[in-house]
Amino acid sequence: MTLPDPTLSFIAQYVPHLNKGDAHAPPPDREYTIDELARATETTTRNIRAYQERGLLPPPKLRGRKGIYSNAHYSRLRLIGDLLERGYTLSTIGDLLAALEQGLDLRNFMGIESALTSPWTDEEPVLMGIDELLAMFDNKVNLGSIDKALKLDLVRLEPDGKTVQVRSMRTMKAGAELVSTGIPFEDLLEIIQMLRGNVERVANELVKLVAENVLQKYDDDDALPPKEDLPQIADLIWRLRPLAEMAVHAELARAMEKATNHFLGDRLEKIIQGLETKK
DNA sequence: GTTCTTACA
DNA sequence: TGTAAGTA
Repeated sequence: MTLPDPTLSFIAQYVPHLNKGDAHAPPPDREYTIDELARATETTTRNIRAYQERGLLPPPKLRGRKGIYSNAHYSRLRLIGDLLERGYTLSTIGDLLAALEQGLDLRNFMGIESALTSPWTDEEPVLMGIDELLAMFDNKVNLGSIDKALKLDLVRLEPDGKTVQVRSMRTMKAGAELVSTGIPFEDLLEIIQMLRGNVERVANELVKLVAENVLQKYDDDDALPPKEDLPQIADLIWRLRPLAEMAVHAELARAMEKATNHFLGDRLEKIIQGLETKK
């Protein structure tokens, strides 16, 4: 299972603030009538209005009765169009855009809000006996799997050797559900391992994005931000987390759907072939 | 002639 | 999402 390009870096090229002086061609900076905009972005006026109604596109300035659109509208329409091509639904795109805007708005609080460094997950680790954990999985896991789970840092062994720290009870419960439907625990661990690599990639992109963006404030050549600002940067990244979650959810949902279709497609093909050979 | 709104398919 | 009618 592989996830497509990290959505965040993909999105970044369409977000003017995050795309200063970079490689991607900037949209022509001018005014558009709705008709010109539709042609420039390869949509229709009907769609532009529909996106407005759904809140995916900000309303234009009004000159008399005419709407005057800007390059900001151009960028967003391109983003929407590409996202659509990638198989996102309009409502998913809406969620993503909302998260994006919310995240960017948070910059306005920078420098005002002080911040404490936060933990990277809002779930409290839960302590439970190894026997309890095994019971959760209906005793369908062997010790080897537990060893793997330890290596993946899904659980941590306590000093007493009899209890473990479950880092995310939500994950664990979801896993137990799946195991109860007959999916081997081992396979789940493998999937988690693969997922983790990809998710970390997305997280890195996000942090990089924020870092580059925030660091610009301290003027290009000087290397590091003042140490006293680091907590604020950490806080900003923490607050931007919903954006990352949206991106991961969206990509995962897409990958799942694709994988499901492939899987079902293969099965159908085999069934059809089976029928044909029986003729 | 263009833009907008509304409504319908 | 396209199309049509009625406006400004």
